[in-house]
Amino acid sequence: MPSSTVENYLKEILVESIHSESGLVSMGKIAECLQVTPGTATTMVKGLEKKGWVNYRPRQGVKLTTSGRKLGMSMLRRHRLLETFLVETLDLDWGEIHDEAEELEHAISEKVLEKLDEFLGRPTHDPHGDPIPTSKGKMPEASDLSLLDCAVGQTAKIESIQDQSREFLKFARKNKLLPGSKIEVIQLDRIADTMQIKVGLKSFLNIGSKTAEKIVVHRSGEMEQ
Amino acid sequence: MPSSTVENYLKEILVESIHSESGLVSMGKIAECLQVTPGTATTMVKGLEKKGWVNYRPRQGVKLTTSGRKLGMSMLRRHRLLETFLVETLDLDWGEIHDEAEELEHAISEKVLEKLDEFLGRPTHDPHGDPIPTSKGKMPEASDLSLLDCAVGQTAKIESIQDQSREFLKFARKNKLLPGSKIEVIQLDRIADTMQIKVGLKSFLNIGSKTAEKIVVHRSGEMEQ
DNA sequence: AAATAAACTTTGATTAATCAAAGTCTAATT
DNA sequence: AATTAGACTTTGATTAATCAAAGTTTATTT
Repeated sequence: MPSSTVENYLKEILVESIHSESGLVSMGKIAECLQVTPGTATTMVKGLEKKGWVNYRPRQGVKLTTSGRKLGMSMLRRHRLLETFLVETLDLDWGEIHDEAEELEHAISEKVLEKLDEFLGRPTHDPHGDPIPTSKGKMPEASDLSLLDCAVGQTAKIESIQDQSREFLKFARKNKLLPGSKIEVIQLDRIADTMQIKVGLKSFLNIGSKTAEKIVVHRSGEMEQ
Repeated sequence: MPSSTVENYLKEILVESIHSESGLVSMGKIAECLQVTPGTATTMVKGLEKKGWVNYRPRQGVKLTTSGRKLGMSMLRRHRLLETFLVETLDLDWGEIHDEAEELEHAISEKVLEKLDEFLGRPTHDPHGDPIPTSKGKMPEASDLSLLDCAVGQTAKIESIQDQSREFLKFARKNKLLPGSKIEVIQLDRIADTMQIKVGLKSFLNIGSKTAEKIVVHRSGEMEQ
């Protein structure tokens, strides 16, 4: 039975490996995600390799094995289902659920998780819009398009918000930048690095490219309607 | 911040101290409850003393300090609220919730616990009938009367079942020995060590004294009606 | 009172996770 | 090619929780 430390390492390695196309994750990234010193990450990763959860090439990085990916997926599922529960059922604030779920995900059993999933109506996305892996470990396909990729005049629907910090989520909610919201790109100035968007039907907002990049969308231009 | 091991020790010491009128709990009891060797219990308890959670007299036993009792109460509250949630909301089986709650109680924050309490409608008793301490650490008064203390002809209402084992809970449910059930003592034979009781309106059952002792009741004789 | 049993404590070792600090590699300058 | 900066690894130590086994107390028999 893996410790909750192992579960955390595998979950973070999984998330990072999704963000890197090679699937290789550097020691530095791991140390940063888990808030430990580089030496600790190295020691720990060697232990993960010994247990068959990762392949490790010194100074190259780490790759999950099939069983490691499975465990990581299971943790991601727990995390996202719990976040959904905390928001939908207990009405906690968007910004404060991440740390709570981080603790609970190691304590909840498969059995309770299944009951919770059923109770919640088998949701496919968490409150941030991120896909919830199925109990089989499959991940619903996610868009790789951010607002930054949209041209003037295009309309899009927000799929997810890729910044879990309290601060950003507060900003997002205040401006109705929520999963499902309809967005239209009104104006775009690459030099000034700003973009004007319409959120919903009548509200307008200016954002920079750093922020635009954090907003993942589905395009829904004239073609699709 | 106390570790979950510390939380467990304090919770178990609290529960045992309630069962012993002196409030003193023996090392042996602690080792048994926590499933560790006696040596481990001794070492751990000395650590608890150093942190000010218990008073320890070698070879006499252990007593909670005010802060230790407070922490123990908080754990008992978490445990019993979680058990209530698992049965009421997620519809888990009476018999399987104890171990689940045992894990979750260390992971749930005060904030989430309060939301959960609210969601559940601030219950005062858990599914076994045991009182749930308030957020202030007060315990609703519990009866100290078991079925064994009832005379022939008396009627009583079940308050709680004092055996959390799967086996016993299965037996209890099968025979409708649930918190709230009305019981009448029909016959009592101290020599044969049996007691015949009526459960509800038409069902009869024979039990021994060991079982009778596990069924905590409120008396509700003719006087009170 | 002496012997014994039971309960408890001590000692020494182990495991998991961590850090600080020293050492090593790799890649990018100069 | 030599230097250097940055990323990574190694080493040695620490903390929490545990066990097995040896030692000590206390209480109970004989």
